[in-house]
Formats: sequence, structure tokens, C-alpha cells
Amino acid sequence: MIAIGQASQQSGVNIETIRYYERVGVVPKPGRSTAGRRLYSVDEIAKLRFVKRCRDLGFPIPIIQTFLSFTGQEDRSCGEVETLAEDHLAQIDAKIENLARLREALLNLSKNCDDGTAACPMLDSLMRDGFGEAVAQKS
Amino acid sequence: MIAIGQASQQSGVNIETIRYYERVGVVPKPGRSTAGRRLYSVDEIAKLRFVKRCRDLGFPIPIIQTFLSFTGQEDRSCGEVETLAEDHLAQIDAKIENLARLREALLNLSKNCDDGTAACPMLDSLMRDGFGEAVAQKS
DNA sequence: GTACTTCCTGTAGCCACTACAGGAGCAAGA
DNA sequence: TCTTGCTCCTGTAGTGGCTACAGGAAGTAC
Repeated sequence: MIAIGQASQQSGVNIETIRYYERVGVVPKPGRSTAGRRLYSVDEIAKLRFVKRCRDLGFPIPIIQTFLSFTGQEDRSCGEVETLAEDHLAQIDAKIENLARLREALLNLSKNCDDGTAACPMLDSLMRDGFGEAVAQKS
Repeated sequence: MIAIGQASQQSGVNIETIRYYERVGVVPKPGRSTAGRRLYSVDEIAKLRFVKRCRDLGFPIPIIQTFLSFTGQEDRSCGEVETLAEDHLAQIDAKIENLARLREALLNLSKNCDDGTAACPMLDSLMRDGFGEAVAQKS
């Protein structure tokens, strides 16, 4: 059983973030020492690392909680995990597409800036009507 | 001079968001009617629309404030605008790259799910050591 | 005994909104 | 004139996923 600082080092999760995860119920409350300090087992460290990996993959916390509720149970979990992962993948694809469109729009705008005049054509374009409607989408 | 509802329609900015922009100082405080209701001029609507377009392009609010401080002033603005836009473009590129990497990692993980066994290989991979380090980057 | 580090709780801040409560004004029809 | 329904007002709190800080207690090394 190790203290939170070591748990942080071994899992790669910030101390404050570990406490945050505990507070919102992502990971279960760990045991405590007689003085009230958190003590983590190897399993709990593994769970923290799992959460970190999922977060690095961009999964939102509620999805990770669903994942954690599946681990250990054998039946039906794989299909649901796959569905959640595919949904997430679709969202990532949508984000990439959106950013690519935005990139194009921005590139078109800023290349006008090269013409050497003092007033900025990019700001002009943004101020004038009729631009930008093609970009407006939520990421 | 029109009321906030019309200003919202004409600019495409949500009413609550208009008030938020006023509160944080993105747009100047508008005039008021005798009863204390906000009244917007054509110029102020244009400014709101400008802010919306910049937000749609993903510019953070402090940058938009810089843009707005440049509009109307002729000298030196274009070079600085270009720099800000290029920085932003670089950030978008970094985000796209990150998401693409993440996409790959996720695809590799979830395609293992197809093997028909009951326990989930994807969750297994995430629980085991040695995976995910290549993905960990801030978006 | 003392200096240093780690840990504790609780609260507030970040970004860019969004939602809601509880009230007031305004315009149109009966 | 009264009522109905819409718009608007202020102020506050919530969203997600942390991060930072204050003020204190406990542990460790010399």
C-alpha cells in the first residue's frame, strides 16, 4: 500500500486529479492510514492508469465509468465497449473534418494578408457580410 | 437602434452570449432605452457578427479582443493579425495531427473487439502495461 | 528539536458559454 | 382598462476536467 504521491508517479495521474477522480466517483475511495492518509493498492494504481489511458484517448469520464463497470464482468461487455469506441471514433472523425474545414477557411483568409497594404484584408473579410457561414459548425 | 432579441437574430449570437460578451468586455456596453433595455446600432451588430465569425474559426476570446483593438487603426495591424492567424493555424494543425494519432490508436484497439470472445480485448489492452504512451499528448 | 516534505480538506478559478429564477416592461386584442 | 403572452432585466449556478491555492497536520531526516 502506497501513498498518493507514489500512486501519482506510478499511474501518471496528477495528485489533484486523483483526488478529483475520487470525488466524482471515477475510482473508488481508497483505504486510509491511521492518520487519515490515502493508501493505494496495486489494483487501484492499475485502475488509475486505465483511466489515464482512456482520457488520453479522449474518452469522456462517464464513458470511462461505463468501461470500469464492465471490467471483471465477462458477458455482454465486449459488444457495448465496441459500440462506445466506434461512437467515439465517429466523433473524432467529425472533429478532424471540422478542423480541416476551419483550416481551409483560415488559410484563405490569412493569405490575403500578404499583399503589403497597411489595412488588414483578413479583418476586412471578417467584418464584411457573406463570409464564414460555411464554417459555422460545432466541434 | 434595435433590442437584444433582434440583435441576436441579426448577428447569430445567442442572447445570453451577447450579455456574456458585454460582461467580459469583448463588445462595449450598448446604450439603453428609458426602461433600461439594451439598444444596438448597426455597427454594434457588425461587431457581434465579427466576434461570432472569429469564434466559429476557433479564435479564443483574448485574440478576438486584440483583433477588435486593431480594427479602425491602419498601421502595423496586418502583420500582427497575420502572426496571430498563423499561430492559430499551427495550433489547429497540431490538433488535427493529435486526433489522427488518437484515431489510429483507437482503431487498433477496437478492431480486436471483433474476435467474438466474451471478455473484451480492448479493455484488456487498456488495463495492461505498455500501451498508450505513444498517444499521450495534450490536444 | 527543527527543518523539510508530503499530505489533508475545502474552496475558487479556468474557458466559453448556458440555464434558470424571479421579476419588470411592452404591445396587441377584448 | 385589463389581460395575455412575449421580451427583457439582473444575478447566480452549472457544464467538463481539471488545476491552484490557503491553512493546517503529519511524517522523515538530521
